[in-house]
Amino acid sequence: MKEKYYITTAITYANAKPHIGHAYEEIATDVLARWRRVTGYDVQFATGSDEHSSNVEARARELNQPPQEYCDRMAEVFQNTWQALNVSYDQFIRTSDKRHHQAAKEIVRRVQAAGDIYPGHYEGWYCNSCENYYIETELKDGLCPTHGIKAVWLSEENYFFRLSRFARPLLEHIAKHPEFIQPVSRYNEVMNIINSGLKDISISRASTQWGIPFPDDPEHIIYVWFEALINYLSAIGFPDDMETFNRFWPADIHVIGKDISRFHCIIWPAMLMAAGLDLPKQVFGHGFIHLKGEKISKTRGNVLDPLELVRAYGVDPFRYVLLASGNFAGDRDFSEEEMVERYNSDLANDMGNLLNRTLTMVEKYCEGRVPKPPEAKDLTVMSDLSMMPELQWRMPEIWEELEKSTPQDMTLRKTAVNLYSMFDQAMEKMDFSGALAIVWNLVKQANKYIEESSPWSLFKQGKKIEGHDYDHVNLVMYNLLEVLRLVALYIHPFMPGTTPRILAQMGYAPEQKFEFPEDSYWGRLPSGQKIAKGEPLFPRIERDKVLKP
RNA sequence: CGCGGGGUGGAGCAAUGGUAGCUCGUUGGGCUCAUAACCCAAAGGUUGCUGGUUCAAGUCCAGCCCCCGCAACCA
Repeated sequence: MKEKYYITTAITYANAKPHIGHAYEEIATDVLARWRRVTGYDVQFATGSDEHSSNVEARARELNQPPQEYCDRMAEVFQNTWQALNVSYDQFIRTSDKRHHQAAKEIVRRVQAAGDIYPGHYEGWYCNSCENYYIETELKDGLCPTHGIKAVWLSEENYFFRLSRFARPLLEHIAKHPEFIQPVSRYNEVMNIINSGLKDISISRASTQWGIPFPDDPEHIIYVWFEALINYLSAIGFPDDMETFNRFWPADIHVIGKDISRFHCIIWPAMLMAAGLDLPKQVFGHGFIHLKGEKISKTRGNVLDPLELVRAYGVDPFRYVLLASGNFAGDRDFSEEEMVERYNSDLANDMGNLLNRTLTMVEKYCEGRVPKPPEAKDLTVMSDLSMMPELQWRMPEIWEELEKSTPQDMTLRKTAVNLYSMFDQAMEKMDFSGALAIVWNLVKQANKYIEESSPWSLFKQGKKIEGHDYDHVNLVMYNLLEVLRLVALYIHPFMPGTTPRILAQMGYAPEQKFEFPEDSYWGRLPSGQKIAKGEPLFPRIERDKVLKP
């Protein structure tokens, strides 16, 4: 049986349509999910929408719609957006789903039964516009700092979650599992918060109706955060389908934005402990996207619609550029200029052009078929050495011989053969730009290799490999095609639509399936296959056309 | 005020205390298989400031300056 892998994004808040920041998280998580799938895991990838809370209710009221109807529409917008971005989620969980209601109530009951919920009351300065409490020092002359209206002293009867009790168990758990909170900067942050003391938190609201009723007290609804986190359980069947649930829980990773790490690294694990469930193995709080140094902000109005970028540049280029620079742990800057630059330099010039020029040469020098590599017999032997791919290049004597006469060919092969472990390591560290850089290093090397071996003159001279009756140009072309095949495979998690396009031009059937690591071994490209050169993968974008009026 | 993240060649980013690298851009040259693409070379940095520790500091310590985020809609 395959090993399971359960991965989630944060569910999207239904008060506005998704912007590029949401897309960033969805795409990054999708890349991880896809990589796990091709490397043989049984993956569940869950995402969804967070639909309760007074903000959502207020937004619906503004639009003169019942909250449920409004949320139905938003959930559709989210799903359409993720599909347009080619996000391969398995579950889309809505917090207004019946199954989620059941899960949330069940968790509250369990935590209650454990004695970690008690009735109490909450009071403080309350702004009717933000529907939020403030502490005295936050107010400016008794006025709400955001709305400038008078705050009122309000007192509410609420249920409280005994969060304070969990400081010690949390610290113990983190000590035992230091990888629980990633990256380190988030870890430090969370440790600071825990060490400075945890207070019990109010987990019910009586002021609104839009939410999940508190078990046995329908006057109250469950506070959104407390309830929303439970989506990670309801998405995989809790509490109805415990078989599926038990297969996939605990989550292997929650991918979230750095701003909500305290909820995921403190409240959430405490809730799970209280309810007697295992904790997720890891929470990764990624950095934010800034647009030309500025924070994305609805009030600033600089939100970039991911769908517009997809329309202008294509899904795969968008996905690529989003993850090809910066680092996922820290913040990263993005601009449409960067989009165009990286599209042109990496996709059009480096990779697209490599495919194009290679296929042209195969047509001219090899009659449009994948040439036979020298001593195909030995190549088969090499595939059997697949258990140690990093040793492949050393084994057969033929290659040692070749190395003497054609050192460039061997250098290229070595790079290609070492790809898998390096790529996998980068993915393990959530280093997307690093993983792509590793692949692009091979692409660049292949372009250089063409220059150094100049197949056009090998062909004109009919040059043979030293000591063999074998046209050197065929070796060069085979190596290039093999590099392209590997590149196509490795970029699949990032650019799932591009892989089949490359393979098709190389003569594969459209439905060609592959898996790692087997298909990443050198020499899997069958010779004799007729190539089918097509249109350039990524035609260059002319700068002038881009800069909008 | 508090907490957190940063300040590295024109731009965006890297560097277990040990010759400061990468991508893009710029300049010059080369090639002709290719999407005016590709390859080579060069220019461009006293790593925010000031002290300190060390044989050795972008990296550690102290102080200061500046930018950004959280706290307060937004991954």
